[in-house]
Amino acid sequence: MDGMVEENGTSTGAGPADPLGSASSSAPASAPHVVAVTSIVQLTLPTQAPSAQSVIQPNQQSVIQTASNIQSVQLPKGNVILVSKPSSVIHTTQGTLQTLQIKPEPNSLVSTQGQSCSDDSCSGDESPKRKYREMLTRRPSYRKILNDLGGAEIAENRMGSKPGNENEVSLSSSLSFGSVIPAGALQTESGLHTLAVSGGGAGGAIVQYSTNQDEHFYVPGPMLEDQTRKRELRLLKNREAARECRRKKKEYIKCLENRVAVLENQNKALIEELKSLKELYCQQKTE
DNA sequence: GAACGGGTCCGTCATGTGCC
DNA sequence: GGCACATGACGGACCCGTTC
Repeated sequence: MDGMVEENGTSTGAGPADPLGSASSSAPASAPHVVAVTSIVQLTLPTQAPSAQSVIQPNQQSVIQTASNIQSVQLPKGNVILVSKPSSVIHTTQGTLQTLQIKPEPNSLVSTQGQSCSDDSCSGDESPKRKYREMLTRRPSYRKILNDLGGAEIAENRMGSKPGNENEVSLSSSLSFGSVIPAGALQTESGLHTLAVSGGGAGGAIVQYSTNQDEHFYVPGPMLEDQTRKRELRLLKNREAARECRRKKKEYIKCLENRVAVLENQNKALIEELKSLKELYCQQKTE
């Protein structure tokens, strides 16, 4: 944060920005307006647009958390997982047993989360809901706030973190084309079905499966495989982005609440000061 | 104990935003 | 313009307290 932060009392640390753009944060750099007894912050933003948002968080350090506990799980290319039948069990390296259900639906791109919509193709609804959504206005991005917070650090941390915590991969719902599975050994019985693990990118590997002639399993071609892999990767990234976004939002709201408390205190102090000055003035006037 | 409502969390989708 | 990222909206799952 390259803004200048002043405070009478405690230091602010790298406080986030004020989303309300209110009072002290939006004050011009030359406005020496801060006089109070409580923890009041004057923030001078260097070259921000009028709409720039910032949050001041006195008495509290801004915490930037990274997804450091997320571990990348990779399966080497060419691994083969043998499955005897649907609802087989995956025994991961962590020793957790997870149910594997094979959904023999050709061309389906069902995710492991068990959503009813299996593909992007179902996204084209012209429902009132969609119109309603289109009517809604979006609030400004947090991006600028992040920059003030030290977004570069976050970005670096994000780059450093590895996606794909295998414990977060839900294998209990269903597993089909494009599913990302964690590394681990799959215990089999007779091995009627073959699950070929390809790719092995971040977060796991893409599962294909074939079977004997009597079954209806579908072996995707390279294009479909690529599509599903891209989709899984996109979903994985978006999942983590959503998680991070929610965390930031929570912190943001906490900042707002702190800001409200500070401003209320400031208001109270100013009222008291005004009151005493009035009394003093009346006293001198009567003399 | 069942039903219900409210709150929270999570994954996904759609889309805005910024960067190259 | 295309891409990656950020984020609002939505729906589902789960938990918890309350009421009957």
